[in-house]
Amino acid sequence: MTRPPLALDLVADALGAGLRRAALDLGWGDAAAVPVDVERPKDPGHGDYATSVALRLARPLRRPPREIADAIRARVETDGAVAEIEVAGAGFVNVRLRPSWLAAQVDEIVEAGTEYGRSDALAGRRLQVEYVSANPTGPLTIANARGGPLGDVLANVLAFAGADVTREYYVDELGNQVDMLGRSVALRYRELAGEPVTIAEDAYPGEYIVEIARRIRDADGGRYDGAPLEEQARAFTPDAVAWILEDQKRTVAKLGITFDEWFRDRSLLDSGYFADTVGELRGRGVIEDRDGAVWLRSRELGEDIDSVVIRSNGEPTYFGMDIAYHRKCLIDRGFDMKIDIWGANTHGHMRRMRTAMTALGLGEGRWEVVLYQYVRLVREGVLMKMGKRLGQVVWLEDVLDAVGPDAARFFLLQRGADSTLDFDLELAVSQSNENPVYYVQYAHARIASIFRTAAGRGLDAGGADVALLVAPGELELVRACLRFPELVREVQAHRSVHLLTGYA
RNA sequence: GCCCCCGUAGCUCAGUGGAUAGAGCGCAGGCCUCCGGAGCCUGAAGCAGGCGUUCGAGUCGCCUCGGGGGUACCA
Repeated sequence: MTRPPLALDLVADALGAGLRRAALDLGWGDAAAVPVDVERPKDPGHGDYATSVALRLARPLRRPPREIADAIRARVETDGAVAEIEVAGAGFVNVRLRPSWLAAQVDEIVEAGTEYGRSDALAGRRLQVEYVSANPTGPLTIANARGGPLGDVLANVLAFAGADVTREYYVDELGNQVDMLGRSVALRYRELAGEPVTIAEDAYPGEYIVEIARRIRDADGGRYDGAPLEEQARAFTPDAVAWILEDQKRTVAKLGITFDEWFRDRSLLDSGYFADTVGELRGRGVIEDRDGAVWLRSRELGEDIDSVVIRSNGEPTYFGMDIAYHRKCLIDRGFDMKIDIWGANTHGHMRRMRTAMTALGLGEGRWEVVLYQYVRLVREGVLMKMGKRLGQVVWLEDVLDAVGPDAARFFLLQRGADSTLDFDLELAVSQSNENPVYYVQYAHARIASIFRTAAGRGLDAGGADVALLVAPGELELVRACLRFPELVREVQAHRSVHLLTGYA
């Protein structure tokens, strides 16, 4: 299917051609090589699109910007989409689209349907978006929910540009946190046997731990009674992790998210890939053995301190595993690029990872992180402090049951990843104009109603005479539609998925 | 101490170095027997502060102030 070019590109092409002709006629030489960046002026009085290229060229050409702008304007062909060109202000070249061309776009948009905005800009590219990736130590919380819609929608948008996208969840089932999960379950297992236990301060406190312990107990009939805690913990961990993963899968599904791959970090260890990666780093001369541990010589690579890759007890660190995991994705699994959606608390880890990736020659262009700031919950107008330590945990599933997946996704996508997001529970369920979700849903309902009414009168989009669309309001609506593919491109370029909710 | 994010209208937030900084809500005033009054129009109101870079700064750099988060042989 051939897709009609974007208005933005038509304008850029027309202006670029004008610039090249001017450069040729007037002997500007290299000036023709500069890209003509086109933007939508803030003030609609300045036309549909504008370029400031003349202002930029003023210095190298040593001519007044308006003279340059005039020279370009005189050489731009005004046909098709471009109706008129004017030079304004300090030397802006403003472009107005032809109303009849605008009206004709309605046919293109109707023809494209839900494919409108799709492109093949990223065709042939294999991308992985990794998101959520919460530890399998408990159900998902509102805190680790934000990466869900961010990653899922980014994946959607990249796929919309033709990329082959894999949605991935990294399951970190090794290390101290999961060990603690096993011990926490073991303690509850003992408690259910009627043993007097004191729940360790750093144990996981949630009710789900008790439930897991009960299930295990029901299944094994108390076979591990009397065994040492560490043995119980080891025995219970796989079941506990499996139970939690199922819970997490169910919860993300409620959020409308399915992953292509749940990658278990254990596989990196079992296959020897982790050891292989450390060998690779060693071969590149960035590894040092010290105090019985294996270190990445981060300091020589620009960091403040070195970082441990293998602890002195022989176990890999999370950092070390993540290096191996990223190498696995980019070298062995064949992804052209890996995009990680990570929470703000990982920024230290991200820095160390960047150093490690650079050492492996997997830096710029191969790996990228979208770091998102925290989610805070607002309940009855009051900000809640959250944290497992505080015992103030808000489970994502409870929020989803309360507000529904659409509102949850929309709310989590309303802010740029860089901004802290305050999630107002009452607002999300309120049926008022103050609730953006409700407002958008209402607009959708009204539009659907228009189509129902039209159908009732025997009308559909086929055979419409778009030449009748001449009123300013009608053309404004077409312009708003033309904005969509531009927005999609912008989101693809800057990973700024929150712009979509604003547009809606 | 060092590092990261943020500070824009009364509120919640947009704003790829460009022209007179936008949206929604709220507020004030007006309108509306045709698609859902959960509507439409108009209006008041703002870049935390300072110094730089630039033809041009909300945007880039430095400093100050304020808020949030990091800174383990945790993950």
